Amino acid sequence: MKAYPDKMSSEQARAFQAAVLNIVRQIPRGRVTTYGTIAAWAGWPSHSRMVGRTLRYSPEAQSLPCHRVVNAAGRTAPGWASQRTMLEAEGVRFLRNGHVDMKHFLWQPPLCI
DNA sequence: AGTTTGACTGGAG
DNA sequence: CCTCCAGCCAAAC
Repeated sequence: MKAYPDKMSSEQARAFQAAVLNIVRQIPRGRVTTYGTIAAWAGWPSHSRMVGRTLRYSPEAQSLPCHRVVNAAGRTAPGWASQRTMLEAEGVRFLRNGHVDMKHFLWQPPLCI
């Protein structure tokens, strides 16, 4: 019995990345979710940074609505100015501090599939 | 094999 | 509200 998760094998990493992409695919238009939420749903709660890497570097991510992923504070990705424009175009509103209004637009995947 | 690098996070100041 | 920091962890050096 393992008290805590082992480090990811390369096979687990592939599965994780596939899971991340599938979750991103399900984010509804006009809503956002966070890196940490996606990591947890993919089964590796401490791997939020890997979610970011997957979306940034995985070729498949390009055809997904990855602009709907923001950090836990509602901040958009560094160096991706058009992310905010794309979100606003589908109705997501931002607060005066430049963060997404998470209270109204955060989406959480369903508990049971 | 050791170090650095992030599309991260939560907490402290 | 902001910046800084420690902890995080696979990947790239």
